Amino acid sequence: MPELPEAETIRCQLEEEIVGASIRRLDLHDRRVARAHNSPKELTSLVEGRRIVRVGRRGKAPLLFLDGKRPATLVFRLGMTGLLRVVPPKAPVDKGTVVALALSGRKHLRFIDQRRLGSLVAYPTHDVDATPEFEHYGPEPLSEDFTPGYLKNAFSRRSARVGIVLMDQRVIAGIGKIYADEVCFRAGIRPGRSVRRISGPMCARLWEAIREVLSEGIECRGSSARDETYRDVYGMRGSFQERMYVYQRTGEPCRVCGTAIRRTAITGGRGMHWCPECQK
DNA sequence: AGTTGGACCTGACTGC
DNA sequence: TGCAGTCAGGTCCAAC
Repeated sequence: MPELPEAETIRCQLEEEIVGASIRRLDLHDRRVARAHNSPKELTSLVEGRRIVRVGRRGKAPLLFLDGKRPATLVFRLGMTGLLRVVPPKAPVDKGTVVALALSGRKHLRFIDQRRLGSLVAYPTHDVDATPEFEHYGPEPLSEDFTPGYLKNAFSRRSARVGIVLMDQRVIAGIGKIYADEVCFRAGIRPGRSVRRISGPMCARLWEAIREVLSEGIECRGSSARDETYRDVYGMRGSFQERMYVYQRTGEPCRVCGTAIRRTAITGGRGMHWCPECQK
């Protein structure tokens, strides 16, 4: 699923491909993608005829910044299976396409989302951090705002399990199941441990693991594990799955100690993967 | 306020 | 072969 490294890969590639292009037309193939945020009419009027001046990202969401005069920002929530593809105008429309943007320069940007858990929102501003969607978001984990002290402080206000808190976008922006599992492994901490019982040194190890794992994820251009549908803007797979220690490896031997990887259910039937020997 | 659990969504897979 | 049930998890919302 697209988390920070996948979204960052998409952001870099879109920056190369579409900055400076104008949006000629927006085709809403599945109006559910707009959710309750914008009516199709609003979406169209905020977007059509505008120029893409910058590509950004907040957490897991790629952002398109449009024209300065009447600024607008398009926020792509990729959900579980959302993909962005840049294709020639005549490329066949993939099954699962929810939005197609016809751009100047003979390019189309397609938002493909098999499971329709993704969404597209347009705001009439460039200041997305002021929108209800992002105003309570935590810091970008690879920015200077994200410090070991910040993490320690955030933990001190909570009692939930580490695995859950790492995925809370209000604490840290951009981490989902894959990277939460891998961060906990690298830090040697069980995802089921309460953040109340995270010591200073453990917190420092987590902070370091977060930076390391996400940076590696970006270097690998994201992860396209067994049943992951993730592909980049050009349809290519990422390679972070080759570096995974625990995610989706239930029952397989730990790559460090050989112990069988375990899966423990957390809320909503979701599971966290961990090594009972390497993680305490 | 923090935390938990259900709903949304669709394709792949399992069991009868 | 067919079909019901289950699983996957990002995000939102209601309830505790």
